[in-house]
Amino acid sequence: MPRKSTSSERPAAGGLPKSDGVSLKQLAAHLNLSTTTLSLVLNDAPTAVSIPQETKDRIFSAARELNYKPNYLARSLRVQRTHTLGVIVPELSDGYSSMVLNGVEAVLSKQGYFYLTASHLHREDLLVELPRMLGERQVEGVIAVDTPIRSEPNLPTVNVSGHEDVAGVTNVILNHQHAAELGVGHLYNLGHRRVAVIKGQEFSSDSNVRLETISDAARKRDMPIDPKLTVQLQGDSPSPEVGYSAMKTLLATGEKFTAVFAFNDISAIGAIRALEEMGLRVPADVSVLGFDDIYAAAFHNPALTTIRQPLFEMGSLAARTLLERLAEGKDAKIPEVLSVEPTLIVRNSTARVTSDK
Amino acid sequence: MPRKSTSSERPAAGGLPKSDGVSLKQLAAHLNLSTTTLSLVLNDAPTAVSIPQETKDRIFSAARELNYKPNYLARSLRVQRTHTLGVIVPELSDGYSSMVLNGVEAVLSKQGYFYLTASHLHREDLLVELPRMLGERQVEGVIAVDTPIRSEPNLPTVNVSGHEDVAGVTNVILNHQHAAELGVGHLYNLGHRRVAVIKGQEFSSDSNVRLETISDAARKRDMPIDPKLTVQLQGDSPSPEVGYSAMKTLLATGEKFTAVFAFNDISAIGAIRALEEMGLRVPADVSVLGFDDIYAAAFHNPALTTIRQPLFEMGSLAARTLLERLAEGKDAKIPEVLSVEPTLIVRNSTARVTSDK
DNA sequence: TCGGTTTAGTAAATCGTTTTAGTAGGTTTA
DNA sequence: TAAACCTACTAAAACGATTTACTAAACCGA
Repeated sequence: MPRKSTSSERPAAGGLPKSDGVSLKQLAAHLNLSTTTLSLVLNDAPTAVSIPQETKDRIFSAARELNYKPNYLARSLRVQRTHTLGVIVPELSDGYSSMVLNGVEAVLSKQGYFYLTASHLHREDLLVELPRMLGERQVEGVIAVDTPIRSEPNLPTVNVSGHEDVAGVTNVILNHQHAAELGVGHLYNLGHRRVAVIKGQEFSSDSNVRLETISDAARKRDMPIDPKLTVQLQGDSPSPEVGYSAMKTLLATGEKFTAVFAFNDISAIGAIRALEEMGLRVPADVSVLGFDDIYAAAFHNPALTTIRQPLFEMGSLAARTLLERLAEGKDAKIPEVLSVEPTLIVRNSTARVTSDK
Repeated sequence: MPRKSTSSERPAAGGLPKSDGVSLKQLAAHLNLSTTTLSLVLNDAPTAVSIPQETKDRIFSAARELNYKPNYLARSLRVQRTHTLGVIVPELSDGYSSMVLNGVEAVLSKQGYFYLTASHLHREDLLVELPRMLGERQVEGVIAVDTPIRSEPNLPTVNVSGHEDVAGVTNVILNHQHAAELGVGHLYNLGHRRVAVIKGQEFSSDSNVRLETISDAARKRDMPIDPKLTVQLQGDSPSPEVGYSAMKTLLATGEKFTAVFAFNDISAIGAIRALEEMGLRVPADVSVLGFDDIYAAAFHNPALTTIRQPLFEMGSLAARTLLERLAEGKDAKIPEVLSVEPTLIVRNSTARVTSDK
C-alpha cells in the first residue's frame, strides 16, 4: 500500500493558476472591431478576402498578445461538430486494449480528433450507460474494443473484435479462420495429434469463434479437438495467473496431450508455468502456442511461438473507417466487417512431437 | 501487414443512425412549458419546490419518451464547468502509462468525470501543443504521466513521476530513495558487491533519480557503483529489445559483475535474454533485479525479483488530488510532492552470490 | 376587502462562438 | 449621372442549455 506523505506545500499560487487569455468578445472590444470580423479573419473564411491585410495583421497580433484561445465548447455548440470520439474498452491495463488504442490515437491525432475513454469492466450497466454518457458529451462516434454491442447504437460505431451483427456498426476483426489454420497447421506439421485448447473467458468476444475455428481446422485434418482437452479461462484478471489455473485444471484431469493452443500470450505464459511445475518441459514434452504476439512473447523463456494479431493496425483501421464514415455523412456506406490478417510467428515454445509420447 | 477486405456492406441504414432525441426547447414546446421550468425540474433545483409533483412527473415522463438528452456542451458552456480532464502520456502501449491510467480512471469515473487522452511521443512540439489544445477544449485540469513539464501550466496539473519543481504542479512520485535501499540492500545481503545498473532512457523522468539513489544506497554500503558497470537504454521501443541491447553492450566491455539492477521489468527481461545467450545463468551466475512489477514479472522464467511500484495507486492518487484541488477552487493548497512507497518482491531472478566468482 | 404571501410558472440574459444577411460609402461602368 | 459593384466592415440570430428577475393568479389573515 502506498503511504501518502505530503512533504511540503506551495505558497500563494492558488488553485486556479495563470490568467488564461481572453474571449473573442474581449479581443474585439480591444480592437474596436466586431466579433464577426475577428471570427472571419481568424478562421480564414472565404468572406475574409475583402478584409485588408493590415487589419488581419492587427487581429492576429492582438490575438497573440492577449493570448486569445478559442473556446472549443462554444465553437462546437455552434457548428455542431466536436471532433471528439468516444472509445469504450473493457479495461485499460490488459495490454490488448492499449495496443489497439495506440493505433486509434495515431490516426485521430493526425486528423485533429480527440477522444474520451471509458472502461466498461464487463459490467452490464456500464455497457448501456457509457454510450449514452458519451452521446450526451456529443462525441461524433464510438470506437469499441472487445465490447459486446447488442442493439443498434445511436452513434456511428466501429467495434474492434466485435462479433455481433448489429445495424450501424462495423466490426473490425481478425481473420479467425486463417489464424486457426496457421496455428493448427503448425502444430499438425510438427506431428501433434492430441492438442489441448485454452478457451477465452466468456466475456471475451473472440472466445467462441476462436474455439470454433480451431475445431474446424483440426477436424479438417482428422484430429478433432477432444472436448476433454479444452479448458476455459476463469476470472477477469489480466495476468498470466488465469492461464496458470486453467492449465492446472487441465493437468488434474490426467488427460494426455502433446500441445496446447492458448487463447492469448498471457495465458500461454501462465500455462507454461503450470506445465513446468508438473515437471513437463516446454517444448520438449509439450508445445505451447500463444496468440497476439505481445511485446513479452519474444522474450519469454522459452520464446513464444504465437499467432500475431496486428492490434495497432486494427485500431488505426477502426479509426480510419469511423472518420471516413463521419466525413461521408448521411449516406455513408457502412461495411459490416473489415478483416485483418494474422501471422504465424515461430519461436521456441513449439517443437516436433517426440516419439516416446 | 493487415489486408483490408470489405466483405459486405449494410444496406439503407445511412451514415447517421437512429434518431437521437430532442432538445430542451423541443421538449418544452411539446409540454407547453418553458425551458426554464424544465431545467429547474430536471436538475432538481431548489426553486423547483413550487412546481407540483404532477407537473414534474409530466416532465420526467415526456423526457423519457422523447428521449431527451441534455447537451453537455451547452450546459458546460453555460455553467463554465466541463467535468473533463486532460491526460498526457508518453505513449499508450508501454504498459506503464496504462496501469496509471487505470487508476486515474477508477476515481474519475466514480466522480462523473471523463478525460481526453493525448500522447506526446517524446516530441517537443507536442509537449507544448497538447496542453494548449486540451485547454481550448476546456478541460478543467491535466494529469501528466512521466512527462516533462518545464513551465507553469495554465491549468491545475498533477504529474505522475514528474521531477521538475514547477509552480502549480503537484508531483506524484515513488519514494525513490526507499526503492533504491530495498533493491541495493537486497542485492548486498545476497553478497553481491559488483552490481551493474541499467539506466533508463534520457526521456524517462525517473532515469536520473533512479541512478542517483541507487548510487547513494550503494555508496552507503561501501560498494560504489562502478561507472563502467552502468549502461543506458537506447531507443524508445517499449519492448524488452532495448534491455537486451543494453546488456549486450555491457557484456561486450568484458567487465565483471554478479548482479544487475535494471531500470524496469521490461528491460530486465531483455537483459536476462542477453545474459543467457552468453551462457550465463540467471540467477546462478548473475542476479537480475527488475522494477515496476508488471503482470509478466511473476510469470517470467525465472520469475523476476523486482521493486514493485504501485502504479494504479499513483494514478488514483493523482486523480484524487487534482479533483480535490478543483473542488477547493481559487485558494486550494497545492502540494508540491506526494510520495508513494515501493515494495520489494523477491522471486527467482536473484540469488546469493556464489563463491567461484 | 386589502395587503401580503405562496404557487406556478415565464421572459430574457447569458456562456463564446459562427454565420446569415445586411449596410454605408466609395469606385466603376454604361 | 445613375445603376451596378466593390470594399470593409457589422447587427443580430443562432447553437442548447442555466439562471436571474419577474409576474399573474390564488390564497390567507385581519
